[in-house]
Amino acid sequence: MSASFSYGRQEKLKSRAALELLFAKGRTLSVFPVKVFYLAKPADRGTVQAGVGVGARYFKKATERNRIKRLLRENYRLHKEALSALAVAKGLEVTVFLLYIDKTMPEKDILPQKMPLVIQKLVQQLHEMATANP
RNA sequence: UCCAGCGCCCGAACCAUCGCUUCCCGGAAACGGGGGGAGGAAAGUCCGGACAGUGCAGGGCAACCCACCGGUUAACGACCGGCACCCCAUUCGGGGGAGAGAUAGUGCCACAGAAAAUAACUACUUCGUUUCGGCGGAGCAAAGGUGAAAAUGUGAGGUAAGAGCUCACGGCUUGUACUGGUAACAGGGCAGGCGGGUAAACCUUGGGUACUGUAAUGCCAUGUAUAGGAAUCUUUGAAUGCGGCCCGCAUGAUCCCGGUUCCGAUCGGGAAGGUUCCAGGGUAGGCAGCUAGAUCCCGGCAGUAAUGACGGGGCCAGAUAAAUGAUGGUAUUGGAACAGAAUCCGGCUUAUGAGGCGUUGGUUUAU
RNA sequence: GGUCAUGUGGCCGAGUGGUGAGGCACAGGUCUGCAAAACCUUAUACGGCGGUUCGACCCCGUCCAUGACCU
Repeated sequence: MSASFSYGRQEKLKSRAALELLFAKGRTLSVFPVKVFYLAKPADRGTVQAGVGVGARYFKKATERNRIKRLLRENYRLHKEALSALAVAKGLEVTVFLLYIDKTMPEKDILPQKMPLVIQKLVQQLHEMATANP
């Protein structure tokens, strides 16, 4: 069970080309203060790769951007179970990017409250896509 | 005591659980065990280096940087000590600055003022003339409400009136020898001079400087096309190199056909070699560079100090969408400052909570 | 990561070290039955700090902000 909370190198979105494809072709959903870019395609083995980001426009200091990215990663790590379960079940290769879109530093409780909603909404939309286009 | 300002020191402890990254060990792998894991500023990029690539006969020019003296350093515009100057206290002392040259030259100095640098408006003296108001010539640089700044100050002599014109005592300054000091410089002596400021204005003097930056650069893998179009130059001189420019030197395609002509020069066309532009194609993976070093800690020694050498001990991030976080508890009440390495070092500058040390101030001791 | 440039009223923009132009906008007035246009009149600025200078938008240093370029 402990493995399900890990967030290792294979689960991170690293390829520059994959990122460009995601931003160009991917779909989006938004649960304030997080905007999600996601893309899914059928594959032999179900995998999920995720990345996080913050715009440097509103957060000029590197420490603030690091802080937000760490919080996003931490909360994604604790709540990603449903998403990876779906990917394995449906045989999908899913790429996800979580972008923080608020202009101020997050309150302490906002991300732990919102992240389950993000995952839930994402799983729901992926499920609809997978059933619509089998 | 407290509050406020300034300077320096310090820089978020410990335990458990869930996670991240790197190295080592075991393992076929999954994974398991163990060790390491941001800063004093990692920041700004204001200076200086290391390292790498390009590249390096010679001469001249330009551009840029530095500027009291001595020392420290790999180097510096940094640091330490001193000297002179300025400011505050005017007793001790404290503080400040990019501190060569203004008799090498040029420029500028608004307004005001006669005048802003060898000039003469008023005034003063004198001569001539006169319609008795003045006018003209000469002399002089003492006096003149200004201004940021006005031609060395005071006194005496001197003179037609005056003036460093002369003298005495001062002030500033140049040269020279002496004494002290490594030196800058200081002291008094001798001889001479006394025409502002500005060089963070141009400049002069002395000294110095290649440029580009680790996304440099090297290797491996993959892919591909010495492809195409336009303009233009050259083929006995297009272009390239000599660090930005010039001289000079070196290298340098070094052909073909036709018209004209005795030949060459010259004209037209082709071919070749460059330059610029257009349009298009490919790669965006890996390894090295990449962290053991002008290194860190401790100790006494040398030195006023910056710093140095010596002895002992330690290994202390190396990522590549980029690693340090979350939750609970303990301490001490809370979620505490500024803030995140990206090749690495030495400085400078700026930001910074609580606590500690020092210092300054506080109308009515302000808590 | 590296290399540069620029900061002047609300906006756009000139400005050889000596009282900072001009245009648009805003406000007030004239005109009009009321407006528009036109005309007249104001008010509003040198990014911050320090230095050089008698004197700084200008020269120098430093900090801040904005923008561009290289890869």
